[in-house]
Amino acid sequence: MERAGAATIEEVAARAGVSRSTVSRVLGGGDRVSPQALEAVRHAIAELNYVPNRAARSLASRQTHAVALVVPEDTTRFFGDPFFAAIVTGINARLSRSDHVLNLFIASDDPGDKATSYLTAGNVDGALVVSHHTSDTFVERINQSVPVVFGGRSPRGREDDYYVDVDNVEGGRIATRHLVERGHRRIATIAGPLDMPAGVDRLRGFREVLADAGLAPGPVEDGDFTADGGAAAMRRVLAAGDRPDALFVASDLMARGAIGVLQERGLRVPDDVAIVGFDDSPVATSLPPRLTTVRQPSRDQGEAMTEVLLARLAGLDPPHATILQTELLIRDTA
Amino acid sequence: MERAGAATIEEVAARAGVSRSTVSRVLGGGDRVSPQALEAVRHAIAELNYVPNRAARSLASRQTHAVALVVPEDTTRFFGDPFFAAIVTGINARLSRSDHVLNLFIASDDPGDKATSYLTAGNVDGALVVSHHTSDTFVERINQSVPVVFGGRSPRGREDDYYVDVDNVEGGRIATRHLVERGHRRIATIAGPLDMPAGVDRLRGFREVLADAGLAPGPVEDGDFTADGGAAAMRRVLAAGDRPDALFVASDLMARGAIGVLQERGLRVPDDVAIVGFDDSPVATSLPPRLTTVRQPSRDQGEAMTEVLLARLAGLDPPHATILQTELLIRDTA
DNA sequence: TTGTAAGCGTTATCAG
DNA sequence: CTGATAACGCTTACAA
Repeated sequence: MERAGAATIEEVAARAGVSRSTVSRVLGGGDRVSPQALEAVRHAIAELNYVPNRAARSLASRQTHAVALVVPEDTTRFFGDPFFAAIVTGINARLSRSDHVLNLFIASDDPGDKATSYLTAGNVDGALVVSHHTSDTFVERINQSVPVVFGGRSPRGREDDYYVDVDNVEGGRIATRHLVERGHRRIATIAGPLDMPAGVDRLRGFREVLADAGLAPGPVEDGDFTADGGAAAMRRVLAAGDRPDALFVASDLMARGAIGVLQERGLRVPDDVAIVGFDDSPVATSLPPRLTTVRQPSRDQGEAMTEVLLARLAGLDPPHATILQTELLIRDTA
Repeated sequence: MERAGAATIEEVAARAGVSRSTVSRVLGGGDRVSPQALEAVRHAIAELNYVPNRAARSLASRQTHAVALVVPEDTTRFFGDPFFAAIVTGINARLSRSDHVLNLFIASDDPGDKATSYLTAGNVDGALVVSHHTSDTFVERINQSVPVVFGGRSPRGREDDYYVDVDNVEGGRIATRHLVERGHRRIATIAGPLDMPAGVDRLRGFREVLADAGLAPGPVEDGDFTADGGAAAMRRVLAAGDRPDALFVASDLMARGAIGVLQERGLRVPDDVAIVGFDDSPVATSLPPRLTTVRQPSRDQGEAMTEVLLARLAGLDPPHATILQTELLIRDTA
């Protein structure tokens, strides 16, 4: 039955005994259509198994009903970090209640800027951007041509940008405060990339609490949010001498890498070195020791970003900034 | 400069002093166009920063220049298994050399069959399907409405299907043979899902080698290709009594889960129980012990699948079956 | 080699 | 509430 050449609106109209326009109205929400017509059209649509042609619709309405998710990372990191899985899940959840579809752009996979021109050429109604670095200039170009919502405070802190972020500064604070309250005094940190707002903000929270407590911060090394990066940073911290008795590590993946190094050196966690991670991603609990960590609601973040974008597309005026709260989860490592 | 309303072909034509058709021809490859016209058009395109409107193009040409990747799994597994990362990387690599874009459908996220109707409605030129289970009936519907290429031998083994697979039977054989040659005699296996060709085939290779060696297979438990599933299967194997001295585990992720259980029980790998995994995914080497495993070229598989699909779309006649070879990588666990 | 003109399937405008 | 009719931007015979 389902032929390759699907039914057209014309056929539906004929079948229902109405005009194209009426069918189109039904498609658009069924407003301003008589009950009988509506019924007839719905019936015809069902019988013919009709699905509107997206290209035609988009050409006429000047809307694509597609939104892009732009990730300025390489595929390895995109798939390697559960953070993205959570974000995508949230986006999908909200999108499945709309009639928009998702186009995925793992930007670094695309040397020729194909993604950028695709987006600026109006092939999507809007874009969601996560994990952006200050050095990602193409993001700015995208931001100028289609509505975008950032996951994370916008790179340059522009007033008119839209973003959904978690309270990273406070997250850094509660992690560090926990360590201080446990009596640790030589507290180091493995920070996120300092060209990313999340990296900067978590570090800031860390520093604030230490300053308030009158403690000098231990070594500060930055990783790249990967397990390997965390391991390397841990080695540098250890090499700096005067071993810390606790660490705030700005992501669970990095914390895993760091713990691996500690264990190699025969150091016990948390007895010799306590660790607080960040994310509460699956790796926090997938193997022992279970990470004490700061939970950030990434799935909600994805959903909220999509909500804001959809609102903008609908012509509404959502808040420019949405901040989600974090929470300390005390488990085995601190 | 880059206004929201981008330049149209009409404007390019005017600028270049030619007709729409000529511009269109240049877009289509520049054949049958005089050198001067070609030059003029290219110039105009560059000046105007023109990018063709995809909706219009697709409406007129009845091609979408989009291909779908359909994954009948949930987001968690999609992001949790590095296999998919490799597949997507391969697909992207091939696609970036074409003018097609990728639409991602993580099918189980979409309860209302939105994905299926999207695809059957002709919104993509073709589809790539990986990780399909025999129970996934919607795959059949998709297969009937657009050209598809399967990653993995097609579910029902239909002659006219197109697929790119690795030689899973042989993979199972070389893994098991290695164990036999090392002198192990009580060899069990944690198989993949038996409703998936990859699961079935690897198990078959395992059984063949054992039969040839005159050995009785130890317990056969199936996991679901996840670390947790592997752990659960390992517990069942152990509970079955008569502890095996070696295991062939049909995926690295499951092997990790299994090793975790073994370690909990104070069993040493490979001394007490040897393990051969399958995939050579990043988790094989990300932490000790480094897995002895069967490497499957997943990135190449993604690339080859795309190649075949693109060939079909171009009207060529690529081979129905493409088989990629596997290879044993001997490391720490067997 | 080039231009003309007829669609492609929808939506949007505007009378009725 | 409904139906013509004109776009939307591009490809593609067909003619020149």
